[in-house]
Amino acid sequence: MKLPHDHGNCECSENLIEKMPSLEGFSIASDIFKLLGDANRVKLFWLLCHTEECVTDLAAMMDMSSPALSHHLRFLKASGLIVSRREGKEVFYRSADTEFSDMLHHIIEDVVEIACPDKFS
Amino acid sequence: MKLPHDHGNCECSENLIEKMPSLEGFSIASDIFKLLGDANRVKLFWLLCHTEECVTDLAAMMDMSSPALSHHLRFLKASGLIVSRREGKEVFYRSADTEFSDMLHHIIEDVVEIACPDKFS
DNA sequence: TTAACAATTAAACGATTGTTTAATTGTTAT
DNA sequence: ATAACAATTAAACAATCGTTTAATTGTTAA
Repeated sequence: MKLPHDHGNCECSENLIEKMPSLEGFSIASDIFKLLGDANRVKLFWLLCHTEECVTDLAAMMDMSSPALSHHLRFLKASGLIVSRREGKEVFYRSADTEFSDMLHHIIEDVVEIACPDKFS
Repeated sequence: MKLPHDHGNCECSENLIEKMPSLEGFSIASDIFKLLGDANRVKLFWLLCHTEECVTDLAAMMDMSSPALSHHLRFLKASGLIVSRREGKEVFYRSADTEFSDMLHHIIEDVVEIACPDKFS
């Protein structure tokens, strides 16, 4: 690819484009970040990394309505980050036991720690 | 906090709420993820982690209009993830040399690798 | 001081996202 | 079967976000 301006580093920038992941790759990455781009959803996922709970209790812990909560649970489940099981009238949710889910859990705790160390004890 | 339902794990869930980071903490975390919640912005940040370029060349590399690009550069700069310097008529951007910027760079490459290993050579 | 180029800003528009309200499905106990 | 509770779904609404177009600011060279 020929760039409009040449500042002597064209070799670096132009070669970079060859090595660059496809937009689809970045799109998949951004979809994952989008999942965590909502404070309530991060909080919810963090909770489900630490305990398994039914929707009613989660709604109380999150201080949210159950429809709103269901909505977020839906996304997290569709992405494979969380799993659910029914027990009688209740449905229990918890984080999926996958390498990927674990990685995001740690990223969240890293980010929260870096962003506001005093907020995390 | 008293939960509506008791499944025997109340000690776990109720103690969790005490240890839980504040919503503000999660909000700061989600703001960071929101930054990367757009494919063009992830791609742009990734590029700026690997090279320093002027807006015109970045627009060519990103296949975007310069106003659209400026818009995204603004957010990334406001968050401290990238820095800029003017040289004559041109403004050059690159990733900030901080621990935090470096961490996100690696997270992106990890995520892209996990999400689509074949997309990254 | 103009003219030309680089970059940013502002306003308008369309698309997406999250919450609410109401209706519906699924399960258990009477 | 019916009543009560748990959870999900659907439709409507408000808010946010990204792109476009047009205007503006900043810099250099003629």
